[in-house]
Amino acid sequence: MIRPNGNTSSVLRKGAWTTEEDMLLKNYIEKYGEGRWHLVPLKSGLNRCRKSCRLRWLNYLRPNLKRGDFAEDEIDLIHRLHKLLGNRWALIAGRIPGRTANDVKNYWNTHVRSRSKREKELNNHERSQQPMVPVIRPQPRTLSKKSYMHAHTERHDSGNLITSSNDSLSYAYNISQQIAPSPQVSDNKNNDYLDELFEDYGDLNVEWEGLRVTEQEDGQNNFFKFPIDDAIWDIPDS
DNA sequence: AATGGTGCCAACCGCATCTAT
DNA sequence: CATAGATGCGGTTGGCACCAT
Repeated sequence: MIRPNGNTSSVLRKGAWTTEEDMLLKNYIEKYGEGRWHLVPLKSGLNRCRKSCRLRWLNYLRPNLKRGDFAEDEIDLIHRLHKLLGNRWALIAGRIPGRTANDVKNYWNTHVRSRSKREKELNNHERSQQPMVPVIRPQPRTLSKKSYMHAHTERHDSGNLITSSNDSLSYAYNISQQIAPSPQVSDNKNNDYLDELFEDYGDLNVEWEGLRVTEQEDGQNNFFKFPIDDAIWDIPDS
């Protein structure tokens, strides 16, 4: 079989990249730019699939990538964004210059997830002694682009976005749900949205479990607790 | 020195979504 | 509108390095 790059090997290479392969990929990107990954194996001389090429570039070869341990402020940001966004690694990484989604995900899985698992086990007995508190989770819901814009506009026009506990809850839910239902196109839009969000409110800290929303404005922490009946997500449909 | 356990991270895989036709 | 191909994402795995026994 003749490969697109002229290589007669019938199997695409897998596994660790060599420095020669890195050079080929770098040269290709310098010449043709990022994107159109399906053309990379064709034009670069690499015997790799397009996905492998893309990943290698994004996670390792791309300029201005940071290596090494995460700084304290980066860790803090990861924790806050994870509370807000969940496992949306690409979105979280987008807020941390020089870090990739893979970096953030690896950090979370090795440092945070394993630690919280241990802590959970340790606290199991303690928690079992406490009274049960109903936990409400947002129901999965797909929002149309129209509803996204509507909710966005309405809240900005009001000039006073968080006026009641119920508002806070739906506000936080809106944020969570409106983050990129379609990752490819919507992420830019939602990144803009997040930009505005952080500019407007600085620090926003959301914890779903137990229905707590903590706002930190002017150094004041407001703490809300919601009765179960108030947990109605009021998002306009269209 | 040999072996086993663990953590870390680069890379792969499957799937969802977008885009072009 | 339907479909195929391209792209990007999150979950998972494989392999290496390091440490303890």
